[in-house]
Amino acid sequence: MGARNRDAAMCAGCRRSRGRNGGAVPVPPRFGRTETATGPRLRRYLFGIMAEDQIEARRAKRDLLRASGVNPYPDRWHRTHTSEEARALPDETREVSLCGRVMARREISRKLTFLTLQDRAGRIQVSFRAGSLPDADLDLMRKALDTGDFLGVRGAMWTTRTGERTLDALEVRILSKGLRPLPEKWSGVTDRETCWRQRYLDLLTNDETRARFRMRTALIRAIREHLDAHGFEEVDTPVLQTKASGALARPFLSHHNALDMPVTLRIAPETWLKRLLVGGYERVYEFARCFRNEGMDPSHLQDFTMLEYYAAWWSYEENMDFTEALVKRAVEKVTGGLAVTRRDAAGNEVVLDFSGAWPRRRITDLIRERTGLDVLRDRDPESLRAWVRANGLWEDDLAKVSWGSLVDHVYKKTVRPHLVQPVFIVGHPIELSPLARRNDADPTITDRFQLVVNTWEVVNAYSELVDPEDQRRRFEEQAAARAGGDDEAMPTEEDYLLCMEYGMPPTSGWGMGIDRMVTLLSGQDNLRDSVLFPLMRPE
RNA sequence: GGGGACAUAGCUCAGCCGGUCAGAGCAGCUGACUUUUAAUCAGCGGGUCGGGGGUUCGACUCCCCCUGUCCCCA
Repeated sequence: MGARNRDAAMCAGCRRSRGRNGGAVPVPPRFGRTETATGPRLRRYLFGIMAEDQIEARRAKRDLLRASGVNPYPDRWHRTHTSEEARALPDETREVSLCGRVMARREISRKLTFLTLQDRAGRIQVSFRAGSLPDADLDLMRKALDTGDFLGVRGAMWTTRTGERTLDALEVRILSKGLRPLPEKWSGVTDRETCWRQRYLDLLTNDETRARFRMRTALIRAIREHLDAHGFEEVDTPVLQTKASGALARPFLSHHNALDMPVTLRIAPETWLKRLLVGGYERVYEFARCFRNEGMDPSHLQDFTMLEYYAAWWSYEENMDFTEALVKRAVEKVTGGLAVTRRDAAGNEVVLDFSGAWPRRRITDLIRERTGLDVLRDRDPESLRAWVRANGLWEDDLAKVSWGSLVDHVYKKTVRPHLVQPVFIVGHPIELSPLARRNDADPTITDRFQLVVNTWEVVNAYSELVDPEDQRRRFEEQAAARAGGDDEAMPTEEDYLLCMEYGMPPTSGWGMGIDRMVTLLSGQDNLRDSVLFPLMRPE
């Protein structure tokens, strides 16, 4: 965070000028939204440009290096081993060359110093000893090396009498001089806001954070491998589009200057991937960055990663079987088992058990069990509105809300908060699923499933609607809802309808919130802990 | 949009019933020490307590507004 030490952070010449303009100081626009700044932003800005004793000390050390003929920012270092590989080498192994960041320094005397060096594989101890390292280097390191600096070391392995595998330096080189002190070595960065705004500090000092993001990478890799092994092809489709479709959500709006037309950021890759099925792809997937201009809370980000895949010839039921295998395999691969322990909002320990066959429950049955309400018996939106109003589940104006949205709302309010263990939700009313195939036996519901874990919707999938005329009618219904004020309803996409009219194979499509999955599997409760750089308001 | 909470040194945190309360550890600086590993020991610097306003003889502490963040609700 910024310097609390404002006066000390300013040069003497600036010190007297503070106080004019109510203490606000002009700040270049890139540091914020306005022309002047106060509070944390001011401190951070000043800290960024002004001398501060810790930074000043490091600059002096950098200058000392240069004065000694040493470039504090050399172009390369030849590494022979990582910390992990070096530790496995027998004592007396020579010509071991490592590099990494100095995380801790223990200067026992002028003739002996121990360092903790961190690289991508972990940490290893390095010793500077009189007799091994030339006296001039020993002295220069004592005067110019700080924690936080990148260091290259070449030497031989040995083991201290406390049993610590250590690289004894014969040659040492500062590879990059840091100017700011690292966060406290024991606790690291703990402030949540700092972890998000300055993720590099979080990664640098918190092992758990590094492990979490590596798990994210491993999860994506495991899923990709499983899909590739089953004949899926990975593609990329547009993020900029002229109509946001494929989901019920508000898009971000932008403007295309060259074409002078409004564009939106995609809310889902769905209709693009389905166009590919018309084009002959049979199994296709995309890890798709999507953007939804909606409320932000621990389980919703505006900018998120969704995996979607489409498989021709599959029904949603076959897809459920595939999903169960895919998720189990991925969970096992990244966690080593099928049980994930986490804490709920009340702090209680919850074990998510992915083993065994996951139940498949109709959404309408679950609503009835929870509330006694049979939403299928009475399709009149007015009576459902009355029930919702009577039960205090909605405070805003209900008049514009469609029957489908009401059912969805009732489910989210009364049922989903109780769904902790993995469960497939099926039998969604057709009004909720404008792109899903109508069920053959019951035309009021769709061939759709969702996977819910720990009250979070993780997967949403269905047998795709491939009948172009049915699709047109659904779009028309959505357009009517839109005209009635439901701004999440989908706009009609003529181009997509045209594509469908050429013929689309029977298909089951599927989408997973990758950020949510990572959050669940890592035992976190906020999606921003699973995204490297979550969007934050500028300070 | 409504409610609750947080913001003190570069980092991690104490303190506040308003009156030597500007504190500790780490980090930094100086010195000692050739097997430490949160090294140790001795000493020294560093903060107008997020910003602004108010109440008061006196505000880090109480009140209001603002900024940023979190949580809950809609």
